[in-house]
Amino acid sequence: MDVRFTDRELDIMQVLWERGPSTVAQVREGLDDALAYNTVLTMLRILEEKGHVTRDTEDRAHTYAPTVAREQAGEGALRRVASTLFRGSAEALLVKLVDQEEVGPGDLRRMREILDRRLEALEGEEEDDR
Amino acid sequence: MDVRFTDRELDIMQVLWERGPSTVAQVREGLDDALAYNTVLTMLRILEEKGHVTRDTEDRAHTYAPTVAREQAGEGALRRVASTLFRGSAEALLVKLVDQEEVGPGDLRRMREILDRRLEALEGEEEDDR
DNA sequence: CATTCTCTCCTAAGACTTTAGTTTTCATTC
DNA sequence: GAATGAAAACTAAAGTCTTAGGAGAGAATG
Repeated sequence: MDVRFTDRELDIMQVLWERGPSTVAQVREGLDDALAYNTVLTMLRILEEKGHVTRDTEDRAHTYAPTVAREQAGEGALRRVASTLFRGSAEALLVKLVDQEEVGPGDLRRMREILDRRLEALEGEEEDDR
Repeated sequence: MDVRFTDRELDIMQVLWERGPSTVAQVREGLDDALAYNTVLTMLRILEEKGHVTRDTEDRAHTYAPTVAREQAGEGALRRVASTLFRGSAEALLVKLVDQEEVGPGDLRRMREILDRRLEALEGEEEDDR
């Protein structure tokens, strides 16, 4: 259930998530690192073996597509990081998150909205319980 | 600069972060998995080699202590997850974070406070720039 | 028919993890 | 002080996973 990728696998998945179903050559183009055709092929074969991509053998150049959405992968990774490195504390994690340079005032305001909406949703649930 | 641990290394570091400087036997006790004494020893040696722990050889049973704070490790891991699985979007990450079961209303309110404080701090900076 | 592209099969180096076997260290007992 | 035994440390190796890519077969194209 808990999906997990190695570094290189993630590079490959990244391309598939961005570009959608692709052939080996297309994935290869989309990669930042210049890997041999065979290397990309091998990685895709492994990913297929693990069930993280499917292969369409219809055309001569087979087409690979992700079976896992980026969201699911992100969820798993986030959960792992949260529990192992932040003692399960969402707050501690948030502190680090907003510490990052790249997060500006606009981001923070949007994030606050997310929290507000989530709070409303939760309070709604509480009502239902009564 | 960017600290990174393997799964097992993380297990070991976890114990050191929780309990502080420890001997091999103490680390072993603190682990969830029952590993051989030698296994723990080897892992600690590797961690020392990589510079993630130091060793005090004063006493007969050497004492190992982390050189990296959990915070630093968390920072690196979070940055990696954010950039690879959330396209660098702190908001997208936050959405997943608050989706987790474990995050309740109290957590959300505290998180909102964190954002508010951070926003104030940033606005202060902007004033300074003028 | 030679070239090119793709696939399947195979090898291999390096990292990670685990443990068995051996040596060292030190406190205790004779 | 020598012998004993327990605990700790070191060495060496085996098994697995990750990553990279070569060799060769078969189809498509000029």
